[in-house]
Amino acid sequence: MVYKYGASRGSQGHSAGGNAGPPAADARSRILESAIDLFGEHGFQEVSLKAIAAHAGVSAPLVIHHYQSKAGLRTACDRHVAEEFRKSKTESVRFKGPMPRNYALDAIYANRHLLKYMIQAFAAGGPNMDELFDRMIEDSLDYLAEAESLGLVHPSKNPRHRAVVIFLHSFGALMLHKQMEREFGVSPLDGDPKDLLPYMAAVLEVHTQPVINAEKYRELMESQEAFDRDIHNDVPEDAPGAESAVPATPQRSGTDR
Amino acid sequence: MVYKYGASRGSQGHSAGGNAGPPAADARSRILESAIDLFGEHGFQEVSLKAIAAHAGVSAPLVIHHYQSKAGLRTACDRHVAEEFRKSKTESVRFKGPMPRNYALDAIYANRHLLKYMIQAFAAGGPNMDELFDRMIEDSLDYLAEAESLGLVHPSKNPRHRAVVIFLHSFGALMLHKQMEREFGVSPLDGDPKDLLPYMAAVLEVHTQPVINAEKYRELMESQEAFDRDIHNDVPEDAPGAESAVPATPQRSGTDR
DNA sequence: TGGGCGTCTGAACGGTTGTTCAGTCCGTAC
DNA sequence: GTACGGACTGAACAACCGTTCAGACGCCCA
Repeated sequence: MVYKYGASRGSQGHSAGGNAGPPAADARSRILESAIDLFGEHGFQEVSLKAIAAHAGVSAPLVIHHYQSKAGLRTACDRHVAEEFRKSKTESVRFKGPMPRNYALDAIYANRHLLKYMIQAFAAGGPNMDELFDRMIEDSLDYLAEAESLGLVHPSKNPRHRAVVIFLHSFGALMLHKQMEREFGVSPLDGDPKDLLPYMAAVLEVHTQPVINAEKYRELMESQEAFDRDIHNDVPEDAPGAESAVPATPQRSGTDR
Repeated sequence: MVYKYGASRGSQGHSAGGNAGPPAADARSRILESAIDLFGEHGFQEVSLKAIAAHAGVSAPLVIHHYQSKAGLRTACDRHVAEEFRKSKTESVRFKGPMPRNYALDAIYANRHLLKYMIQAFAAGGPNMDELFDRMIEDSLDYLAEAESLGLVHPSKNPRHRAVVIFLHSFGALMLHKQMEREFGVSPLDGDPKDLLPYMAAVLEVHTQPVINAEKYRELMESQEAFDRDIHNDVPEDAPGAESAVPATPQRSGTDR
């Protein structure tokens, strides 16, 4: 189902002042915030310029007047979201003293409209958000390094790889927030952050105690190496680039699709 | 950018037989596979019926003739993907003896067109894939239980919660495969599975050795509880449901968006 | 031989999309 | 007072969308 018209603000005229909700700022920035909200909620293709204009209480050609095209509006959204993210980052850095509990959860909740937009943007791809993604990786690397200096986080053989993996895991789980809501009864992007504690407890367990027994895993790998050797013992040599010895699901295995 | 016309198979006529690629099956199933491929590659809204028809070498009305509507085609795709997933699952179960190394990686690669479709389907939401998601959770729970019985995986306080978290993390990271490709140089859904070993090594480290020092974490939580008490020591009682004491980014904090 | 039926097509339809156009309103500078 | 320029609008535009329609083709059964 395609999203058509949002709940218009009703301020259909030009200078309708004291309205509920956001302080009815400049029309240009109202358009931008409406676009971020609707894009984040429904995706880029699903939301029409007319829906954005109606949500901002203006006409569709005005959107073009200010942002030249729908693609221009989207890159403006990208830039604005990146800028907002940068601001909230520096605010959290300025926060001295012991962090309150669940600071991260509350920060997620307070910026959930930005996160929803990022989720849509990362899902849709496009090079506009790559720089933001890199910065987020760098930030989480910084956080992990600081936590490591406090002894809260263990050292890693490859800190950057670990930071990337943890970030991909965390943000990726956020992209599945609808399924997360079905499994845990609460979405990290709606609902009360307090209700997320069961989920956080499960994440904490995965991060505080190992899931895989490293010793057993190493034994298993060694026995499988021997198994692979046994399989290949009548073949003189592996042709380089040949497919692996695994008889994975055979259908479609040779096509280029 | 909207995807318009795929690389048509060239079999523009009706009975063009021996073509490269898939064995030019029934037109009806050719439409279904084209739809799964294109939907998975570009998303639902981005792909038009005409593009699917061109990719399958048929006309657009024939798609309607077989599947009634675009929505009908999508639910048919959902069902087909779920069925294919079920089949490949039972195949992997029938696989006896020691698993070859990187079995999971090769299985991902062999079924990457299905995975790409699932990613788009989960990102777009909709209730059609919920059942499949639940089954995947159940499957991973089974795998983890079996690995636990082998001593390969440590026990958990809440095995189901842990299985959900691990699955959300793994599949969520897959949804960010474009960013993953930028960070690790290889995508799990294209390219050679062998090149994924650096990524797998990082994941393995996160799963074999704890990231967070549980003892330090507990100390931190206790000190923060004391901190929270100090903050509230002049307030007689917390109003139930009131916002937390965290001064998270102030802008927009009161609105309903 | 003929009639029905499923497959499949080109042409066309109504609707929505992003965008353009001509023009109105309004605050500001001269 | 008037010319100007930006904000903003309704009407209109071409393009594309999913879908419908009428008909052509080939195959099976009588």
